[in-house]
Amino acid sequence: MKPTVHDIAREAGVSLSTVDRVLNGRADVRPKNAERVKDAVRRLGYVRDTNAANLAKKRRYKFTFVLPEGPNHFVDTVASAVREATDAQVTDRADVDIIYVNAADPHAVVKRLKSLDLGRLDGVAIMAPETPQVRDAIAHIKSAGAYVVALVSDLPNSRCDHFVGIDNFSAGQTAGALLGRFLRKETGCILVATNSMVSRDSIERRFGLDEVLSRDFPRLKALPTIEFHDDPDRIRETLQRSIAAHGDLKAVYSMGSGNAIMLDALRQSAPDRDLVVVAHDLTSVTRQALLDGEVDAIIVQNVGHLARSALRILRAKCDDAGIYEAQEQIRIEIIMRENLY
Amino acid sequence: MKPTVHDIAREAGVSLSTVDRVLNGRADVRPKNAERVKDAVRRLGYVRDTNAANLAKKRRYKFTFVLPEGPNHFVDTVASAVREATDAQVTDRADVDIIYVNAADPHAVVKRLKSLDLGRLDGVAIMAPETPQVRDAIAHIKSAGAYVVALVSDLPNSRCDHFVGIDNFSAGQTAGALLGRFLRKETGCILVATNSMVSRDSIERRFGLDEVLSRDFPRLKALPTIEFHDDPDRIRETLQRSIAAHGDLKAVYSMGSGNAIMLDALRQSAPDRDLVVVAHDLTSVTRQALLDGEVDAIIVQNVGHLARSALRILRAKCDDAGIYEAQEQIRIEIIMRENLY
DNA sequence: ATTGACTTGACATACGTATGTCAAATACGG
DNA sequence: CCGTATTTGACATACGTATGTCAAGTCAAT
Repeated sequence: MKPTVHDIAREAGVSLSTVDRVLNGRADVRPKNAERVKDAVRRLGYVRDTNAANLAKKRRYKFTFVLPEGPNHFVDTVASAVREATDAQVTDRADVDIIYVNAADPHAVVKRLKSLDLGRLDGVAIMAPETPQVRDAIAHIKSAGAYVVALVSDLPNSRCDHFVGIDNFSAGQTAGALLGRFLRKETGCILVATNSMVSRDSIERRFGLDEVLSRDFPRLKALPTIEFHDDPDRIRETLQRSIAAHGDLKAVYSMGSGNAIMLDALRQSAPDRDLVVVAHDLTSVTRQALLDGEVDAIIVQNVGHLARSALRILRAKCDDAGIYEAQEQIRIEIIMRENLY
Repeated sequence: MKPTVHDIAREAGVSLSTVDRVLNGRADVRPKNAERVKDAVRRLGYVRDTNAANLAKKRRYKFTFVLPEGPNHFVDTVASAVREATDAQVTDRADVDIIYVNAADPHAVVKRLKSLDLGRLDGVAIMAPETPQVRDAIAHIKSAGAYVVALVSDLPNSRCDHFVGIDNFSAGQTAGALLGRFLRKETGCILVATNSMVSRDSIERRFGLDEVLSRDFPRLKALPTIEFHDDPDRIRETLQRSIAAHGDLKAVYSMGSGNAIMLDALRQSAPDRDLVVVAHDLTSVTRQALLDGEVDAIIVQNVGHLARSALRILRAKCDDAGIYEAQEQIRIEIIMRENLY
C-alpha cells in the first residue's frame, strides 16, 4: 500500500495538521518538526496523490497558448492539435484557450500578453520570436506565478520553464543528410529557401544543413538562402534566375513557412527538372505535394505531440511534479509518401 | 461546473442510489427510471470523474506484458521501455509486470498464459506470433474479463481489443522508398534478410518492399529473402555467395531481428563495397552501426511510445473510456545519424 | 385488501487530500 | 514562574464517486 498523509503523521509523531503545513509550505512550523515530517516522507517514500489533491482542491488548470496570427498552414495545424488535445481526456481539469498575436509587431505582442488575466492563469505556451519586449512580457507573466513554455521556437534568454519543440540545428542536419543520400554520388548545388531568416529556427536549420554538407557531402553546394517575405513574385523570379544560372541545380530545401509559395514557383519554373525536394512541416500543402511526388521527404515535428507535451509539462510544473523526459522528447521525423500518417 | 451524480439525480428526479445503480449497471432498476437517468446524463452531458471514482474504489489496475524470451535486442528495448513507463506517473495506480514466454513453442506459451492469475488481472499486452494455441489462450483470458492488446505483431484472428504497433506493410514500403531514393538513378539488386519469415511482420514488410520497388523503382531488384535462424555462419556464407554472384548488389535491407549477425557478416564479407544499408529497430547495435556509418537509415517504432500506448489503451478499456486515437497512432519513424535520439 | 416480491431512497462510511476553526500545548522573555 | 506569542493537534467539512444497510415505497397477484 502506498503511504498516505496519515502514515506520515504517525511515522513523524506529529498531527495531520502539521504534516499538511509542511507539505504545503505553510508557515508556523518549528524547524525540528518540519524535519521530522520530511524525514518520514523520505523514509516511507510518500508521494502525494495528485488526483485526490486536485479533487479536494477542486483544482482547474488555466492554460493559454499564444500563437502567431496571419496565414500560416503550420500554425493552423498547431492550433487544431491544441484544440484536439484539449478535448481529449489528456487535459482533464484544464481550461485551455488560444490567442493570436501579431508576431511581427513586438509591441502588439507585449500588449496582448500583458492583457492576459494573470490572476488565475496557471501557464502559457508561447510560439513567437524572441525580442526584448517578449522577454519582458514573459518575465512579467512569470512574476505573476504562471509557468511559461516556449513552443516550436526556443526562447533561450527568457528563462522559460521548458522548451517544447525540436532541435532545429539537428533538423537542418537531417535535411542535409537526406539530401546527401538522395543525391548519392551526384555533384551540384542546392537551393535553400525560407520565408524569413529572422526567426531563429531558419537560422539554426541553415547552420545544421551547412555543417553536414560541408563535412559529409562536399560535392553538394548549398546556395545562399533565399528569403521571400510572403512574396510569390519574388520567389518565382529568384527561382527562375537560380535555375537558369545553375545548370547543376539538383535539389531544393524549403526550410519552413512558405512551402506553398515555393512549390507553386517550382511548378511553374521547373516542371520538367528532376529535382530532389525536401521541406519542413506537415500541412495540407506539403501532404498533397508528397502524395503528388513533388516533394521527396518532409521533416516534421508532430504537432499533436507538441500540443500534448506542452500541456503535460505545464501541468507537471503546476503540480510541482517531475517531467517524464522520455515522453516529452519531440522527435525529428522524416516523412515520405509511404509513412505518411 | 461539470455536472455530478447529484445533478443527475436531481435532474432525473430519482435518488442518488438509483443513479448509481444505473451508472454502474446494477440490477433491480425499473426500465422507466433507468431511462430517466440516461436521459439526464445525456442532457447534462455528464461524464464520470474517473479519478474520483478510482479513489473511491481504491482501484488498482493489474497489467501483464507477455514478451518473447531469448536473446533479442529489440525485445530488450521494449522491456525496458515498459519498466520505464511503469515507473513514471503514466501508470498511476497500475501494477505492471513482464513475463517471458518461449514464442517458438506454442504449448509452452499457452501453458504460461493459462497460469496467469486471471482473478485479478485487468489487461494483457502480448507480443507473440499468432498460433491456434495462442488464439485459444487469448480467448480464455478474455472470457475471464481481462482486456488484451497485441503488441508489435498484430493478432488479427484473436479478437484482441487493440493492436499497438506499426503497419508493417507500410514499414516495408517505407524501406523500399528509402532504398529507391538513396539509389536514385542506379540499377542493381538488393539483398533482403531476416532471421525468420514465420512472423507475420517480416512477411508484411517484404510485401510492402516489393510493392514499392516494382511500382516506383523497377530498376531495383530485391533478391529472395534470406532467413538465417540465429545462425551466423549461414548468413555469412549466404552473404558472401550473394555478393559474389551479384556484381550489381547495391543495398541490403535487414528486415528485423538479427541485425547484429547481419552487420557482422557484412563487415567481414564486404567491408569495401559501398552498399546502402537499411535496417529495422533502434537497439544498441543499430544505434552504433548508424553512428559508425555502417547503416544509412533505420526504420523505427518508438518503444517508449509502444509501452505507454499499450498501458493507456488497456486502462481506457478498463475504464470503458474512449481511446484518443491520434495519440495512440504508432508512427513509422525514419532515423538517420542526424536525427538519432 | 393482503401478501410477498421487487424497487427505491435516506443515510452512513470510505477513498486521500485540503482547509478551516479553535482550544491546548509549548516556547520564550522577563 | 508568569504572561504572552507561537506552534500544535483535534475535529469537522469538503471534493466526486462507490458501496452497503435498511426501512419504506410500489407493484402484481391472490
